[in-house]
Amino acid sequence: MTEPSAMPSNFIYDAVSADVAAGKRGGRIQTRFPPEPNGYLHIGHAKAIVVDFGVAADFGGICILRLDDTNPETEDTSFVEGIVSDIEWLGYEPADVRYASDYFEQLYTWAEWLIGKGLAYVDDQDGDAISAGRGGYGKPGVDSPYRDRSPEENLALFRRMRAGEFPDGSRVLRAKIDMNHENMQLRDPIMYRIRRAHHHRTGSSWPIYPTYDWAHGQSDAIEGTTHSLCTLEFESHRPLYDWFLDHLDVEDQPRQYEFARLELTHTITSKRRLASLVMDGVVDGWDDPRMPTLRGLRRRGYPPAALRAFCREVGTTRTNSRKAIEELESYVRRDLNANAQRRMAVLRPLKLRLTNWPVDDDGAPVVEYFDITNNPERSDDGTRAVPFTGELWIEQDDFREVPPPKYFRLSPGREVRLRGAFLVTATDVVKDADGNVVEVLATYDPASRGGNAPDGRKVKSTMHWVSAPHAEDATVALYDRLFTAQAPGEATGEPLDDLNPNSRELLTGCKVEPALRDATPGEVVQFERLGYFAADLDTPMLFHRTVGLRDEWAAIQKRS
RNA sequence: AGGGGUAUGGGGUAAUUGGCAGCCCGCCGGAUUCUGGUUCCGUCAGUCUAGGUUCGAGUCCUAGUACCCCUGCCA
Repeated sequence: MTEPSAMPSNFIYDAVSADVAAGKRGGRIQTRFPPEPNGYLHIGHAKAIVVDFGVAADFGGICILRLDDTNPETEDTSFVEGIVSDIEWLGYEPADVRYASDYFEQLYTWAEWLIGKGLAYVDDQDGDAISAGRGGYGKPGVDSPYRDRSPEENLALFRRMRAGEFPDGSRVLRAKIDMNHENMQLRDPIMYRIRRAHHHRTGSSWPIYPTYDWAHGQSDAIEGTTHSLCTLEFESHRPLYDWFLDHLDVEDQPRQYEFARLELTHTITSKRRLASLVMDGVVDGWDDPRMPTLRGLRRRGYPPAALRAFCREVGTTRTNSRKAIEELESYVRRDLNANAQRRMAVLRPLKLRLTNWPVDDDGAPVVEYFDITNNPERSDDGTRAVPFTGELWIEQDDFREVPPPKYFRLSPGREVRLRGAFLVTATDVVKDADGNVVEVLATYDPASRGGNAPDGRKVKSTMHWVSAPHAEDATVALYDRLFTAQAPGEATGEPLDDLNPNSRELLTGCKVEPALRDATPGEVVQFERLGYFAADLDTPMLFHRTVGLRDEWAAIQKRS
């Protein structure tokens, strides 16, 4: 699928362009994507990835993947591996993979230096006291009783913190800025906390860990980041970001720019909530096709190019907004319509018997093979031979004994086309004891081989079918936007009981054409007239519905 | 309460920096079609409010309104 080639127009591109035009740093551009390895990437991260990598690529720069692993308790190498592979799947290759933990030593050295300059101090207060001392919005904070310790005392204490001489949580290192600052972020923010936790990379070598604020900007600077792009909630941290860099005398400081997160209707993008869905067993795992995680979407069969195009189209603004999930699906359909091969499958089978179908010399029904186009959008995609006999499966929805208005499909006396094969006319039905139609009887027009009548008469419907003796049984998973909340706007709410309880319907006994037996895991095909389905990665003959087709008949039904 | 942000059709996003409000999705209508898909054509519909400056305001000024973010030893 083609992606927009025009350079996006927004404040970030303006800023970068201006820097390039001014010859700043010789025009060198570098960005970074800095996830914390405490979960898997989701659709919201896709936007950040597209922005970070996209800006770098558009200006001939590079983008680094940095794992912001400063909080060991929740982090793990399995998440690191997942993040790396998800980024690759999305179609991006980091210029380098770094970790904030690579910089722990440098960060520590810088912290000592700030202490020496009287710009940081060790605070012995507990969390509650620190919080209370910070004051409130419109209310000044109060200085910590330990705020005026000498640099020498602070240095000694800080070294003992590092040496592991104090219990967890007993002391912190704080930047000495301004306890009356109107921006709470500047009221002596915490730089280090004591935490004897096992870190997935540094093990137990550090009893103290830097906070996000202390680690982030400095990591950017160490890596040579020129433009540090992040989401809007970090806006109030920018003055602090700059304060640290200013006081460390870093040359060519990186600059932080914030843009709005991607929010989607019906979609949960809170990592905490997604994690609880996994923990509570609501879904099968992080890669459950109902999850808005990148691995969930991959399993569901969303093409990465569609995700990229969608994110580009969303753009980067500073306006909080919620995008309709339908628009994402429209990008998915656009990609798949152009690229996915077509196959025939019957989800809810109904027997169709052709009463005038011939038998061979041995009395067995004749089998014919029709070459059917794999993708009408792509002539280079060839055809496949599909077996046809007088005993077929059709969709229950495709037959009505009493057709409603505007119903174009099969009903007694009406002629329709079986795609690529023959025109058939329903003649009668067979019912069970309860009066349900269990079989439709029809005649075919032998002169309409290939699907067209020699006399040129038209039919209003072309239906899909599967030859009953040749059909394979399959299971199909239908999703009702399930990884999601039921109503727009509820996705970020706290309770989990607004989740759609019927988010997945498993249909067994579906009939699919023989060619599907060889479906490649992960491959997405269009089930003719039904939608796009991805072959499951692990279970043969299980298909996940990626997205449906636009269904005019459904719309007509809804209206009437 | 204090500080920082953001407001453009139903949703999202542009507007050469004061000069014809454009694009994508959607809706509705029509054409084509061996998928009620796709494609094509057309229609509907917008500058948060109230003032002001100006020949001219989405853009500048004043005053409001609404929403988002900030008082983790999370990121």
